[in-house]
Amino acid sequence: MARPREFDEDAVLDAAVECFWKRGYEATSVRELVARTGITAASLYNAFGDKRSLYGRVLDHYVEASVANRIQRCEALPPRRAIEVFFEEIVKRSLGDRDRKGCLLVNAALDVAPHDPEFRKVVAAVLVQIEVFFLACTRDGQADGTIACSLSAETLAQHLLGVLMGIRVLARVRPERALLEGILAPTLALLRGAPGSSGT
Amino acid sequence: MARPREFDEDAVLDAAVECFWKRGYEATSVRELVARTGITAASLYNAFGDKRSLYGRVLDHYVEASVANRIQRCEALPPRRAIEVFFEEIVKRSLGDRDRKGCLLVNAALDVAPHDPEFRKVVAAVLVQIEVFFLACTRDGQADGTIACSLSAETLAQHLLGVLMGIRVLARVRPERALLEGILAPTLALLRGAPGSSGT
DNA sequence: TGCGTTCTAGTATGTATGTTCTAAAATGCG
DNA sequence: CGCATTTTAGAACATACATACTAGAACGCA
Repeated sequence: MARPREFDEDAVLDAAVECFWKRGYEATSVRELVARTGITAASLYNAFGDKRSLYGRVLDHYVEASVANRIQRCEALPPRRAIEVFFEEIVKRSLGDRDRKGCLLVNAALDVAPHDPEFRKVVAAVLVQIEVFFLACTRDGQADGTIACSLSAETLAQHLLGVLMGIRVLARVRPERALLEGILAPTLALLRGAPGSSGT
Repeated sequence: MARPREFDEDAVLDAAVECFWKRGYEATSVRELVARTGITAASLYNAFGDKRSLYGRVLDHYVEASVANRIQRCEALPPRRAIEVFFEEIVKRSLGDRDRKGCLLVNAALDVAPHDPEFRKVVAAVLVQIEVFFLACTRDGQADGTIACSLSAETLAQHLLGVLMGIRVLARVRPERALLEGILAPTLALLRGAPGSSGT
């Protein structure tokens, strides 16, 4: 019973993701968002509220499209393979990232999470979600013998989360294959289990 | 032969470090810098140039006071102990970081390095410096038998750098002791060497 | 066909931004 | 004691910012 939207909400969010992803929250202006999304400021404010709440929508949109998606795809694999494929994708994506945007979630962790309790909760929850995914992998892997039992599944999952963050940060400054794979190698070796070390 | 400065350059830099450290580059305004440093805008521009070049000085100042300092202190220790103490300090500092500022260098890696080639070089160089410190530790540790030889000293050093980044990022969103120590535990176990795994 | 509603377009609004200017104050050297 | 030089103080600058407003256009339903 009213005039219909002339824009596709998802397409606008995609464009907004691109802006915030590339520049970060503060450095992205509403004018740039308007230019990049192709809709007017009025439409943008009408549909998404102010800049901050648009960023919230953008973050959700990104997480759904990138993080949740990857987890879902990896969950289908056998546990240790899931972890390996997960990190292979991360390394590949990081090395192919010509404009060094990194991961919007990791960027948000330093950009917006420390100053904004609401966003901090969102980011923390997604990080927990990733940790839980890793935990499922390490637990299942230890159960079926493909992952070493020398450390608890919980500890391994936390370690994997930390290494993931490390790779994504370093890749934005030193996107060198040798470095990223070097970070990862000891972790993978540890999962595999050192020969003859079935824990005390 | 001219009017002397009324401010202490180092004190001003300390105050400026605090500003950029807390808010990041874009979110820190020159007015805030003026307020926090106590000198006028004219003095600030006269002494340090524009905002960007002040940030450069701030970064150097921080690196010298924090990073280089810590490396120097740890270099005096036996190699494996040096790594342990290094990370103990990082974890302790991260957990005591009430306003979640994290590490200015790591912040700069995501905040400023991806968009500014000059700053990228600076940040990358410091990261290399840290990696070199780790490398010296792993090499010496492998030589004196306190660090496992199942992986190369180079790979271990890269891994340590990655884990360091991971801890500093996660601490800003989830500053939980269990998490940070969980990230670290597998790495330390790996250095120590699994019992009976002296490589193939 | 007209009414109510929600959209778009573009401009206006006030504030905050980074930076520079004007003028006065403070030193060392002649 | 001035002259040259540099620092200060604070207002002034233009621009960029996030956001709100004013019109009018496009639809569904009566």
